[in-house]
Amino acid sequence: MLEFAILGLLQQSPMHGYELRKQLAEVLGGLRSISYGSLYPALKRLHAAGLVSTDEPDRRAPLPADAPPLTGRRGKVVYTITAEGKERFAELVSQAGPEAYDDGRLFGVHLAFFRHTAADVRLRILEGRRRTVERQRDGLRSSLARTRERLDRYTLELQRHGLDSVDREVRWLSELIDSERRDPGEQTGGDAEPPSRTD
Amino acid sequence: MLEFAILGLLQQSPMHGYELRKQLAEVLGGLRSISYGSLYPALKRLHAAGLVSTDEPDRRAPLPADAPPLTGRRGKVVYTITAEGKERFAELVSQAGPEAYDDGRLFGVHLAFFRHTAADVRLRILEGRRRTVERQRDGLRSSLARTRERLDRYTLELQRHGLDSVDREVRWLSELIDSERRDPGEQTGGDAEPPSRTD
DNA sequence: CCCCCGATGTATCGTCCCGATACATCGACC
DNA sequence: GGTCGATGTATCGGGACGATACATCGGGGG
Repeated sequence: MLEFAILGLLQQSPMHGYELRKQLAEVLGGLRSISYGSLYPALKRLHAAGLVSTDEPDRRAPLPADAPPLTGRRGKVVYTITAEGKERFAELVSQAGPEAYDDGRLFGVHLAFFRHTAADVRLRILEGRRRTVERQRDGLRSSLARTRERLDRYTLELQRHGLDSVDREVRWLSELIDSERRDPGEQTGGDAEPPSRTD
Repeated sequence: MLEFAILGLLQQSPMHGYELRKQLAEVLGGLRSISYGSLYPALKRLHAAGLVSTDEPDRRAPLPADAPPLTGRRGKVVYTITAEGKERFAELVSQAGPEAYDDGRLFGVHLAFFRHTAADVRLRILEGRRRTVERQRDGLRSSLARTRERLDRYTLELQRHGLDSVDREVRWLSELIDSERRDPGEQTGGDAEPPSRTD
């Protein structure tokens, strides 16, 4: 999941880990902001797999105890997506199976990069997600109906709020699907639109 | 977190791992249903810490070849909370610091066992949670305002939906808080009250 | 002028949790 | 008599997290 998101961001422009993290937090919805403990290992995996390349100025030379000051140490590492990485991203972006929508986080990443996704795949992912969430909702609903009597006020409220949330998600997805069906053509998988990356 | 939830459930009655899991899924809100890969290690930790005791009928005895039928093989393990475990649970239940509300899952567990929690602690946890979520909401809001122009329709929708969710959570919490303030006395931290589970 | 502080930045460690999987028993239905 | 689904215990590898350490840099105050 993290790999997917990282590749998607690097698709737009090379970045440091630090900025990657900020962008990730922004794109992924503010919540679930990704920690360094996940980020750097993920970058390491991607690098080992040859999907990103690193541009490291000076690779933290040993330095016994001689030169004390030595400004500019601790090389900032810039990560760039490779051709292989772009291939892999294209693969991931066209995944329309359960792995694309069963996990909410992964679905979020897919959605965040929908502009790189073909229209029919978009539709299938949205519908798959809706089915998944609908099942969740139904399960929750019947569980709530079954146990309504036995639960205390707080547990009940928790469940009610949870049910309300999934219910709203279903409606939200339905709106997205409708709008997608109404107007399928906009900004398909063309991507690669580098001109105005001014920020 | 899992430890907390397990202790809470075992407080009511001893249970197998299997049933523990089902109850957990039910109480925790249907979503986030806890896997065996978490459950059994957690039980092992609890057992090692002396917070639960196991009642294993026949610990998979060698059994030469004598008694063939021997119903109940593959010892079903019944877990029972110990006195120490109850102490620990009481401790956890009275935690009103950031650890009780910064993590949504942990907050959910706290809420699920609010009937074992003193009224003032309940209020403090609810208010803490609200502040946390409000901060999240404000961050999301300003981030959205800042980047509204640069984002595509899908990312925008994702953020809008996310913002809507946290916003609703804040309102939900506010209602709980109001109701708690209006009527603080019901079912305080007395717990251990098997007769009138009428709530 | 210097020092400290907060933002930027890289990296690891231990721990928790998850999905997948294997194994085992039981009752029920066909 | 056979298989299927529910009940049940358990482990494995891996992903993600929080905490933490370390390092650089700009700017503002003593």
